[in-house]
Amino acid sequence: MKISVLGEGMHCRSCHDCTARGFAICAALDKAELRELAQLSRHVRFESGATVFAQANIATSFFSVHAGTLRLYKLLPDSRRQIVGFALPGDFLGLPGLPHHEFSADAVGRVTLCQFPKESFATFAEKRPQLLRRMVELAGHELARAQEHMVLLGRRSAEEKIATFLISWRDRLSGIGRGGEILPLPMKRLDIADHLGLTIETVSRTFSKLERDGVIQTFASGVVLLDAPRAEALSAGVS
Amino acid sequence: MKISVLGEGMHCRSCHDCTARGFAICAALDKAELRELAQLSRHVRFESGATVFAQANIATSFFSVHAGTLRLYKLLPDSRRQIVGFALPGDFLGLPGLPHHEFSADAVGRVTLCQFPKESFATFAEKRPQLLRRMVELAGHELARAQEHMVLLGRRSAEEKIATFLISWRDRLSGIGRGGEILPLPMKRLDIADHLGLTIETVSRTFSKLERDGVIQTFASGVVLLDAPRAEALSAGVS
DNA sequence: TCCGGCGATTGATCTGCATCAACAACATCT
DNA sequence: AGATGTTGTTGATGCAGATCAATCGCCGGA
Repeated sequence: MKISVLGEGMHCRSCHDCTARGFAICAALDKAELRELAQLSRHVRFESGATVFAQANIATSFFSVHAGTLRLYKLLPDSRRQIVGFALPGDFLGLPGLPHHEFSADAVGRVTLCQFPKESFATFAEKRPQLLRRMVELAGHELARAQEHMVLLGRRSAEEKIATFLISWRDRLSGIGRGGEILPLPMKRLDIADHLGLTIETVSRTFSKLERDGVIQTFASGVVLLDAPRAEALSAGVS
Repeated sequence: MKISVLGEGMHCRSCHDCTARGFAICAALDKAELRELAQLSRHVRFESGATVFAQANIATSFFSVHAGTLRLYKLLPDSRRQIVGFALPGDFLGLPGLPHHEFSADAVGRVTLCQFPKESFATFAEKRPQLLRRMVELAGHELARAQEHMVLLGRRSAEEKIATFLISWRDRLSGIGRGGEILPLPMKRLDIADHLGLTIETVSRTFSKLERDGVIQTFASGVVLLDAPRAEALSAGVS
């Protein structure tokens, strides 16, 4: 894997017509505040596979995803990997109150982010209950997702895991206005495996099975849910 | 299982000498605020096994754990269960921004809680950045724990799961001043199994193995870590 | 056009944990 | 003391998914 970190800075033209605004923390701010926050931030871009930050490093910035997908993962010393989630436009990366990064993040395909220096962001947020409330809210959603994922990892079969992943990925995308007939899967099989607590082989076999059963149709860049109700039933844990 | 819900109210004598203060959200408040918050809250008690709230019900209150242990869990329709965590004194239950409870909570042994009506707590918090920051912080810690648990569920062996559970339980207890030679385990084997994504039999066998290997010694009410370094190594994922 | 590498798929076999089953250790009630 | 329920332990067996291994399709570079 190439680890070409090239976070090249360029000033945010305007947060005004930002496509991720509305989902992001920025939604909690008025125009004046938005302009002030833009002063603190800079836009950065990462190419496919590049590492944005690494687990256990000291966190000096927060990020808000502008475009693209990131994989967030933790490694064990023997290199077993668990992908704890994928970040999409609007997601906030970084936890106030924890000095180190709790996980590593790298780009799945090209990614652009808003970067905020931790210090100045904290001072900015300190006096703005609206923003803080929004952050509590986002953290809450994140936590709920994490708990749902624990159920998946601890108590579901391979087939249920894949079905659940597809359904929740579809729902997340449509939540940010990216719904569509074909469900894009920018991440590789290995990423899916490490997200669901499986191996690549099992992921592949399960995709094949779902395709044989007429639940999905696979393409190079994603899948189509031919039988969404069936997938939803598997995801719900029925049958 | 008996579901005897008897949350009997009684007014909080004083938050001043509360044993959970210092860990809880209350730590962010000064004396005057503390008194004001106490006005909103009431103390409630639940007997062993009682349900404090149930998944998918509308959340009308927040809680702060005062004493005892709770199990927080999600159920699948076919009654598979995943315990997403155990709550201890100082833990905050409830997520602003989500109308329903995301999981069920019931008492492991006798439990006492501070209960806050959601509405009035929200109004109280709205103007207090300190409190909001504390909540972001708590949510962040919770999220970090959840992510660590995903690694456990997705990528660790039964033996590593048990060792990791014991170590992190020990650390949580000592974090709230409950450290000691003997590590109390108020929850049952089935709870541990449903927390770690295992069956009771595997939990029992693994405890037996760790005891045979001289890593732990089991008692009715808990375990002693005879060889903590060995347990920590298993937990770290080495060996 | 051929070659090499990467990702995905498929097959054969192995194994860690689940499942099924019996029993032991206690506590509570009659 | 005996009956009954609850929790935990241990053994025998089965299976879902891991592991090992081969092959295929595709893309980019020589």
